[in-house]
Amino acid sequence: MLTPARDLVATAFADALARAAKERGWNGTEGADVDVEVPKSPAHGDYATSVAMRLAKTVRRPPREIADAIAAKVDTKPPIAKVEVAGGGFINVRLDDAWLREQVNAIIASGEDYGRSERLKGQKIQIEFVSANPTGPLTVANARGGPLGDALANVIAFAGAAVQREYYVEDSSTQVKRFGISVAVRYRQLFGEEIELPADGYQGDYVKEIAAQIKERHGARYRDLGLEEQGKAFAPMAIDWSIADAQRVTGKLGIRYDAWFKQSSFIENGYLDETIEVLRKRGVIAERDGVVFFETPEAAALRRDETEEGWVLLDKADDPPAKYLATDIAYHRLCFEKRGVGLKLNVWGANTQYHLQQMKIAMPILGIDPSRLEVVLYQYVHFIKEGVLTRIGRRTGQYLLLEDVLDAVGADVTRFFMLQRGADSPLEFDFELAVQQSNDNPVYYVQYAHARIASIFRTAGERGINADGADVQLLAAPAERELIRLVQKLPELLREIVEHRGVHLLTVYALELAGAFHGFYRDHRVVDDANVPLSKARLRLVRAVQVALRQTLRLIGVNAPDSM
RNA sequence: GCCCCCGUAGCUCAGUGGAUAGAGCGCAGGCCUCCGAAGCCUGAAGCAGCGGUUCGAGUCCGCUCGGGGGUACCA
Repeated sequence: MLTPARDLVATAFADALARAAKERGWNGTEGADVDVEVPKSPAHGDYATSVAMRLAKTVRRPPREIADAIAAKVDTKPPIAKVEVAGGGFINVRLDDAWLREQVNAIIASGEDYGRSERLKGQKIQIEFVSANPTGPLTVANARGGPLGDALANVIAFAGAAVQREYYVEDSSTQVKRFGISVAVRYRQLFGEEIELPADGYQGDYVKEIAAQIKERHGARYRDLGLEEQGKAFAPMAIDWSIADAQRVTGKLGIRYDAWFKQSSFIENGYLDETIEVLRKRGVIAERDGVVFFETPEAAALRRDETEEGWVLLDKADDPPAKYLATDIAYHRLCFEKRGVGLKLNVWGANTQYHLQQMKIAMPILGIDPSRLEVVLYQYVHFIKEGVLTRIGRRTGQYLLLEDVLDAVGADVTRFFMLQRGADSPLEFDFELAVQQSNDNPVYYVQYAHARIASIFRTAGERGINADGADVQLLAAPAERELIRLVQKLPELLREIVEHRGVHLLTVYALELAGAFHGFYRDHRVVDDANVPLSKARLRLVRAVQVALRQTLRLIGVNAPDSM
């Protein structure tokens, strides 16, 4: 496994600081945060630290003096070529060119493992994403969680964690009851009965489809039941239909879940009731008029006004008793206590932020460290189709199906588009742009770079040039150095994503790397019969770019085509 | 009212508390006898406002204004 250059530099700085501190008798520098950043301006070298400025107060010396003292102690041997103090006390480092070029060979040698680490080794992390209500087909409203969760899972797994991809199926909710009733109404209509959907029913045509399937399979078998009974009978079939749809569509997106976990499973085996009992013992339950409330000072603090009574855990008046908040508390408890999940990372839509607060309050009461629950909240996607915003829920019957989008633009484009923005930012998905196979489409821009590299190797093969015995030290051009630095950045980026969950940075990086490559390509001939040694070296460089590009695309789940 | 997210170029958005804030689209102009022009190069243009913390703030804190979401029997 390659040690990222940044880590090597960080170690060098830390050592230098320790030696300088010892020599000068500085106190309080032991646990100092030796930050290493990449300066914006190339004039400031490859890496820099501002540790001298941070330490000025503790050490009670001017930053420049501290910086000079540390800089003098940094070993200027590969990978470090030059150390310089600049500005108000920055220590800048320039990497050794020969060492840097040699990295090209190291990167190619790590191949498929380039960027892999063991940072999260030994951790079991569950990533729950999409988890749409099983009351109909997946729509674009559910779409963002898929690429986000899957790419995050890829990156975290690549950092050594045991990852479990989880789809939580809430098959016992009030919505499911309404869904069953809606199917029953459509079923009755198929027999010519004059009956209208209830106001809270599901309007979508798929409900008719499900009813028709039931009629086809079971004929009039359910005709004589009452509407409620029919609803109960049809709900499981309707849920199966929804799960099958979700499996097919997420499959089209290239996502494979490890578990499709049903809410009903822990209701049936008594775990839910047991959890409620635990809450009761903890003294956070109050019961009034058949309604069971969850009451803690933290919950009370979030009340809207005095008239509100509290969070409803369950309501015995409903049939079956509706479980509401209780099911989710039990579900999370189950993951931590019974399923061995160390960290549960939920990728949820922005509308669940209140729900998140509830879980954060509930977990400690069950003796679970709330930091084991983390949520990536993503803002909504504004779907622009023919200039019109489409973001309408399923119940109304007007919606844009995720599958239709996938069929129209493909999984690659869908995934890339969904990952182009930070989860905190709303995302605009321009349908017309996504369909375009043109230079306006950033996915093709990146894929084109990869295809171009493949084409270079084809050309080289035709002319009988390969990279055997290449001398990478011939890669002396500034654009070549820049490319190597960019390729080298990937492992550092992956670490950042593991720490901050900003998985969208991979698309940003892919575009940056592709752009640098395109620029290099224009000005530097790779396959050149007149200069075979240089051609060999450049084939190596281009191969390293390909490794990084392919790796990046693989992690976000986008194909890296050899031609297009 | 309260809670969460956002406000950066004409538009859509990047930007782990560091030095001169970036990209794409759009606009203006240029580049294929030469490895893929789905490409490249040049140009104009920006941190909503006011305070605070800090050696240093687009980034952290507070308030104001503006936009999105939620507000607990949907989960």
